[in-house]
Amino acid sequence: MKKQLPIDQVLPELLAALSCSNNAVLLAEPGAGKTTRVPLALLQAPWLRGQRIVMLEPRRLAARAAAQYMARELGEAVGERVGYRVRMDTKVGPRTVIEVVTEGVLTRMLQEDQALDGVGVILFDEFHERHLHGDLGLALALQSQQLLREDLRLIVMSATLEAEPIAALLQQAPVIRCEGRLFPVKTNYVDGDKKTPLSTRMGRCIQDALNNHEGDVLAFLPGVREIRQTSRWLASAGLPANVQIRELYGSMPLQQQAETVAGCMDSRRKVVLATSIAESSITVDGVTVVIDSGLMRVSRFSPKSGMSGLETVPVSKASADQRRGRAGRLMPGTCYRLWREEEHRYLADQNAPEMLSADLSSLALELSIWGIAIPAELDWVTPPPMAAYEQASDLLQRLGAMKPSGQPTAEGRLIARLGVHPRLGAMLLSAKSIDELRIACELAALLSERDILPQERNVDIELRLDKLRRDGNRDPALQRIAAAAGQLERIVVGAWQNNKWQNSRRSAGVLLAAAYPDRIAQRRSDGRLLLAVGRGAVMPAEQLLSASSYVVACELDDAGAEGRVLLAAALSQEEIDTELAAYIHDSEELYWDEQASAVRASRKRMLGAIVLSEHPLNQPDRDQISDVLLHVVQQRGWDLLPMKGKAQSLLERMQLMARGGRTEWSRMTGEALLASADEWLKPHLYGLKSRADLQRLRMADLLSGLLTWEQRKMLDEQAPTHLIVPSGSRIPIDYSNPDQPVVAVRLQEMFGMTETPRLADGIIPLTIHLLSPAQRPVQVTSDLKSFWSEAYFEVKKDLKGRYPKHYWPDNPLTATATNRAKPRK
DNA sequence: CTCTCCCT
Repeated sequence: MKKQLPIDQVLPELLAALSCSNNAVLLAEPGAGKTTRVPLALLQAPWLRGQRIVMLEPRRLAARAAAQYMARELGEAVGERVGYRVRMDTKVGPRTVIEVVTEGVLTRMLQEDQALDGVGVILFDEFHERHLHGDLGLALALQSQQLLREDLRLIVMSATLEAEPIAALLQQAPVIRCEGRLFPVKTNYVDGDKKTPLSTRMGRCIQDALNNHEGDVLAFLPGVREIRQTSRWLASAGLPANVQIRELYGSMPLQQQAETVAGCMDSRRKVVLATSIAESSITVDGVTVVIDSGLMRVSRFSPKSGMSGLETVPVSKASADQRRGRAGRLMPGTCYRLWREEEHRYLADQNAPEMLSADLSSLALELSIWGIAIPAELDWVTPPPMAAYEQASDLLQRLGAMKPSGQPTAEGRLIARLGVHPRLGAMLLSAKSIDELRIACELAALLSERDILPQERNVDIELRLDKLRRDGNRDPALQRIAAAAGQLERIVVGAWQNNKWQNSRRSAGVLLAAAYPDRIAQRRSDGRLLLAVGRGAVMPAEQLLSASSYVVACELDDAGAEGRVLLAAALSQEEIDTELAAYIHDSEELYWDEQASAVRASRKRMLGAIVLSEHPLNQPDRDQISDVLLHVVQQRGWDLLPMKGKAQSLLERMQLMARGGRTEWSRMTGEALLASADEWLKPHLYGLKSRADLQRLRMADLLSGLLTWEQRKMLDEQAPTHLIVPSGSRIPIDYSNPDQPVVAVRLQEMFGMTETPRLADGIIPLTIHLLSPAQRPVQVTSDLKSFWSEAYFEVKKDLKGRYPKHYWPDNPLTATATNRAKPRK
C-alpha cells in the first residue's frame, strides 16, 4: 500500500483540468510529492494515447533520483517504463513512457524535432528556479504547441511562484495548488549591527542556537570566504566538545560533500556552514535550526565587457522561505534570520531569473537554429534583455557561428550540438589536426566544469591539463571530465569525416585564443594585464605564467574595476605573430602632439586594444590629418585659430545676431560654428598639420563666406562695426561681450542723440560709456533719454568745473555735437 | 587572501 502524500488529493483535479485544457500550472510546496506522483498519475490519461511523458528537472542528480523512485514504485528497473536522459548518461528503452530529462537535453530534443513527435506532455519541474534553459525550453515548447502541436500538453510545476503571469502565458491555464508536508518552523529576526562582520554575527547566533535548541544547525552564508571566516570565528570562540563544524559548497569534491551531509557517526551534533547549494540541491539530514545570513552570491554578465563577475546580493523572500523550510523536515524547527523584520518586506518576492543576468550566447545560438530572427517572436516569461542579447549575437558572428542575417552557419549548428559554450565550440572547430582536437576537447571539458585544482593559486591551465592526463582514469570527478572530452572528440571527428586534418601542433594558448580572442592579454610593465577588449586585469604575481609576455585569460572575475584572472594559458610573441595574425590589424594612428603643436602619425600593430608594436609614419594620409586637426580645434575651441582683428570682430557680431530673434543666425554662435566646423572649416584644413599652419588661415574670409549677401547686409545694419555719432565720428563698437555691446564715446559727441541705438533686430540696446574730454569714463547708460533729462545735469556741473573751456550746453537735446572743445561757428 | 549555482 502506497504512502499517502498531499499531492494525491489534487491529482484528480489536475487530471480533470488537463482533460479540458492543454496547459496547467501546479503550485506545490516542498514535500508534497509532485515530482514522483504527477508523471505516474498521467500514465492513465486518455489523451496520452501511447505518447511519452517528458519531465524536465533542473539537476542531473534530481533527474536520476526521480526516475529511480518512479521505477521502484512501478516495481521495475530504470529504463523500462521510466527512464532518464542527462548529459553522457541515458537510460531509456523501447518501452519507456516517462523520460526524466535535464534542461539542455530538452532543448536538443526540441531542436531535433520541433514537433516533438511522440511526446504527449512536458512537465517543467521546479520551474521557480528559472534557469536560462528552463525558460528557453518553455518558450520553444509553447511555440511548438501553437504552430505544430495543438494537442501537446504543458504543465509548469513550481514550489513558490507567482502563478498568474505563467498561467497567462499558457493561454489562461488553470492553476492548481497543493499544500506541502513540512513541520512548522518558528521564525526569529535577529537585529545586529551591520558594521559587525557577518562571520561574528553568524558565529554568535550559532552559539546561541546550540545552547537553546536540540539537533543540527544549518547556516546559510553567501560564499566560501564567509564560510571560512565563520568557521575560524567559531574555532577561536570555542564550541561545546560534542559539536562538529562542517563546510558545504559546490567547489568541494563530491566525496567530501557526501561526508558533510551524512549524520555524525558518534553522538556529536553538527553545524553545517553552507552556501545556497543546501537550499535545494543538497539536503542535509538532522537539521532543526536554520540560520540565514540573508545573502547569496550571483553571477552577473556585463554586456559591455562580455565577461561575468560575482555579486553578493540579498536573497528573495522565496529563497529565505525555502532556506527556512530546511529546518522543518524532521520535526518542528526554528529559523533565525540575520535581518530585521521591517527589512524583510523590502526583499524581492522571487530570485531574479537567470535570463536577466546570464551570458546569452548559447541562448542566441539556439534561437537562431530554431529559426527566429528576434526573441520577440516567442512568448517569454521574462524576455532576454536586449543589450546582453546583442552582445551574444555579435560574439556568435565573430566566432563564425552566425551570419550577419541572424541565420546559423553550418559551424553554428554543429557548435550547438556539442553542448558547450559557443566560445569553446568554436575552439573545437578551429583544431586543424587530431592532436589539436584532443587538446581542445580536454580544454573545453575542463572549462565547462568547476576548476579541478581549486586550492591551487597558479592559474596556468597547463597544470590542469597535466592533472587530467595523469589522474583522468582514477579520480571520479576527473573521469567525468575525461569522458566529456572523449564525447566531444567523437562528435567533431564524426562531423568532419576525416577530410580536414593537417599536420599541426599548436599550443593550448593558441587554441584558447580561438575561443577568447577578446581576452588575449598583454603583460604591462607593472605586471598588470591589458585585455584585447580594452579592460585591465590582474594575475597573482608568483605565477609560472608571469614569464610569458602574453596570455589568454579564459576565466576572469569581472567584479571590480579590474578583472581577476582565474584561469589562463601562455602565449608567446612568436605565436601572436604567426598563429594569431588573423586577429592583428595595422592601424595608422594620428594624434595631436602637445609639445610640437602638430599632428603626428604612427603605425601600430594592434590586437584589439593591445599595441603590439609602434613605428612613426613619415607620410600619413592628409585626409586623416585634417580629421585630427578638426577634432583638436573642436575640442580646444577658437584659441588654435588666428582669431584676431577683423575675424574676431566678425565672429562676435555674428554671435550678437544669434542673440536676436531670427533663427537663421542661431547657427552662427561660436559654439554652433565649432560643431559644424567639418562643413566649413575642414575643406581648408587639407594639407595642414600644425598650429603654425593653422595660423595662416584667413579666418575673416572663411567666416564671411558663411553668410549670404543679404546676411552680410543685415549684419552691417544690425551689428555694425562702428556707430556714427552726432558729431560725425565713427566709433568702433566692442562686441566682446555678446550680451552687452559697448561704445565708448566722449559725451560732447553725443549731443542731440535722444534714442539709444538698438542692435540685432532692435532686441539688444547698445551700452554707451560716456567719456570726459580726457577720455575718462563718467557715465554708463543704455537709456540716453533719461540720461539727458536727469544725470546729465549732475555730470555737467562736475565737468564744467574741470573743463571750463569746453562746451556744456543747457539743452543737450538740441545742442550741436562736437568732437572739438566747442562746436565750430 | 580564495568564485554562487546549474546544464546540452
